[in-house]
Amino acid sequence: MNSTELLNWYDLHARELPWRVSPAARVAGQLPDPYRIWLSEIMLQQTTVAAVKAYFLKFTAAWPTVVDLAAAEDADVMAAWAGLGYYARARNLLKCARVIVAEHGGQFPANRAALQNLPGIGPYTSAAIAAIAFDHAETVVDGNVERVMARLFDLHAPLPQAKGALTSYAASLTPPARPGDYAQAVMDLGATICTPKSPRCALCPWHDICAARKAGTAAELPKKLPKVKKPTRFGTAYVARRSDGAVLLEQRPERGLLGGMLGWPGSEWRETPLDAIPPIQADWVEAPGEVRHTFTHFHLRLRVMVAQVDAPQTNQTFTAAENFRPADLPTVMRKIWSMAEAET
DNA sequence: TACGCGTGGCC
DNA sequence: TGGCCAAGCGT
Repeated sequence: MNSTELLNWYDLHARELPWRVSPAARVAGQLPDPYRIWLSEIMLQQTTVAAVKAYFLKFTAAWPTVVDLAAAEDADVMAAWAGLGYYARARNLLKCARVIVAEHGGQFPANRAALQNLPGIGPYTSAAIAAIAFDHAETVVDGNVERVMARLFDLHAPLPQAKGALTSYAASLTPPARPGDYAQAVMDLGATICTPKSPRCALCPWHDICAARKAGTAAELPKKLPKVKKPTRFGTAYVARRSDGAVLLEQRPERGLLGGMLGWPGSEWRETPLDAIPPIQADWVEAPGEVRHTFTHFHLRLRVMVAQVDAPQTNQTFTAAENFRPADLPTVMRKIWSMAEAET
């Protein structure tokens, strides 16, 4: 049984994580709170454990149950998520919590199909919740599992086309006993031993059965299609401040980049710079330097314009100083604020 | 199906 | 500095 070797390794080497029930406690019959597993899995989508930990603790302290979260103000949840990225996750998190309360009596459904109908829960997350929170024998396939399977079976077909084959391999190994621990074990293995670069094969519980290790190809798998080069876009951001500390912020549209988050007014971000139009008339001063930021699919360079605005600006809504926390902004907007602060 | 969607650490 | 990578999902 190949899964047994991995579970034995996991019993000794499982990482302690705020949302995890230890393998010893699980074997004794304890299962984790589905709400905490769901929350952690949403946060962990394309995001490292190191980045998630503090956010997970903040969220569970503020909203200990899904009922609490469902009752939260949208703006409070978006502010708490600020800095973690992929903000559609936060919008879907709230939608999902409210569906759980309105349509499922505040309880997460225990089967994968029902889970996958919920906002923000796709093939990976539905399997992860079913396996980890309910001990269903579902096959969890994330980036770690893809890498481990590609190496275990020495599969050289490139991702993403190879995903189907890798999923079949993973399913063939999923055991009927302790499927939740098994799912977490494969992911822990990928995160700590079977790493993307310099895999530590000597420490691997699957050392003896791994085809890529035998072939000497582990480090070059999985193959991936070459990525397209990121273009650079340019733009201008405006930071207007009143002497009472109020600032001119706006909420971005619900959809698209940084959707639903707070941000500074400014130009669109284009590969060919546009003439920027200030949000209000003022003596704008350009801060020295530029803000640089990289999103998933483009680099961004921003000019930052700063103005002190104390004449009445009747049709603009300023955010009062006591309601303005830079930590509530997405990272690129925090960078703009930092540059504006240094200027004044 | 392919693309849009954040951020921080590492090398 | 810049590319790669991380417990993917929605459209």
